Amino acid sequence: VTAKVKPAEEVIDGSLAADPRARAWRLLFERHASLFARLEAEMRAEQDLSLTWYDVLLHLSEAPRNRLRMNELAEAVVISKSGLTGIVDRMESAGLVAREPVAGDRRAVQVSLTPAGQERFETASQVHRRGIREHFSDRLDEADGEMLMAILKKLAPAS
Amino acid sequence: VTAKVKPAEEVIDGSLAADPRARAWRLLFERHASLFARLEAEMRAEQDLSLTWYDVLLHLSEAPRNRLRMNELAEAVVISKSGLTGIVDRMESAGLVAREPVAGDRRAVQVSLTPAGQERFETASQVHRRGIREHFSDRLDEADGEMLMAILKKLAPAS
DNA sequence: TAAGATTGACTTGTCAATCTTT
DNA sequence: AAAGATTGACAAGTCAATCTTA
Repeated sequence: VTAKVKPAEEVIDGSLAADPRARAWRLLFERHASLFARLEAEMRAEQDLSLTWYDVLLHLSEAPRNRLRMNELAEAVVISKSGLTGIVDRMESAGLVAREPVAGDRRAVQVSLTPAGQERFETASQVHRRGIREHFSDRLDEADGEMLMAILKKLAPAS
Repeated sequence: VTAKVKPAEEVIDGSLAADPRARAWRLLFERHASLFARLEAEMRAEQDLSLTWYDVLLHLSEAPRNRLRMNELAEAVVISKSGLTGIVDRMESAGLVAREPVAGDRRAVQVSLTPAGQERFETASQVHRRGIREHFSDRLDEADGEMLMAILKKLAPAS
């Protein structure tokens, strides 16, 4: 598993840094990138997991019998089906998940959380929550949180 | 050049969706992902450029003689040097940039914007600005912009 | 024919090792 | 030795094509 830290920055504006609302956009990007990089770095350092792997564990741990079909899992994690095939390959090698046949349908494959995966997720989730608290929640007061939510909601992808 | 749309979503919380400030964090991620995906999709559809390629063009177009060394460019775009090598390879094939030797130092390579790259950037930058206006700026009023900036500033990566 | 999943070709990114020039 | 860049081996993502089962 690799280690990575990738701020997005620049990509954002286009030297239109003059307009105040455009600057807000840029700031949004920078903060997001820095937060994401930090959470990912911590997760890797302490649990040797990428956030994608963590997300897979998260969704499996919330699923009915800790099992999901490739299809469902791909949708939950928001990744292409073929991309997921590779991820699951490696996570299976790492002993975190297992592939199993599905009773009624011989086309389908179920991915299940192994005990090791279960356990790894539990500690990982504490790392993640702590990260969010430290780098985000703790820096905002109640009012900030409310305002931020309200503003972000206006940016709904609806269009 | 490929087409891609990748919301990050989920990855963010960890079923801690209860806490209001944690939800703000999640929303920040979702909005960022959706905005980024949209800008990238539009740039690809209308100019056949990824935002990374756009960013390369942007930095070259702002550089002194429209030239930067690989080193400097890699830093500006926030990408690894070796990653940039590949990007420049493909952008060179596409005729957008060119590699040139550097006068004083035979180790170094300069990347320059070709006329085609110049031209492509100019239209691309209009696409980009329009996207930011449409999907972001236009949805917020002055006060929102100010508030958002103020809140985001509290999340400074300083630590 | 459709659905479920995998494979193959490709872009993009990382790091460690390498090569050339200072 | 150190700096500038490239190379090679991987991980992660995309899409289009393929294979098997329904």
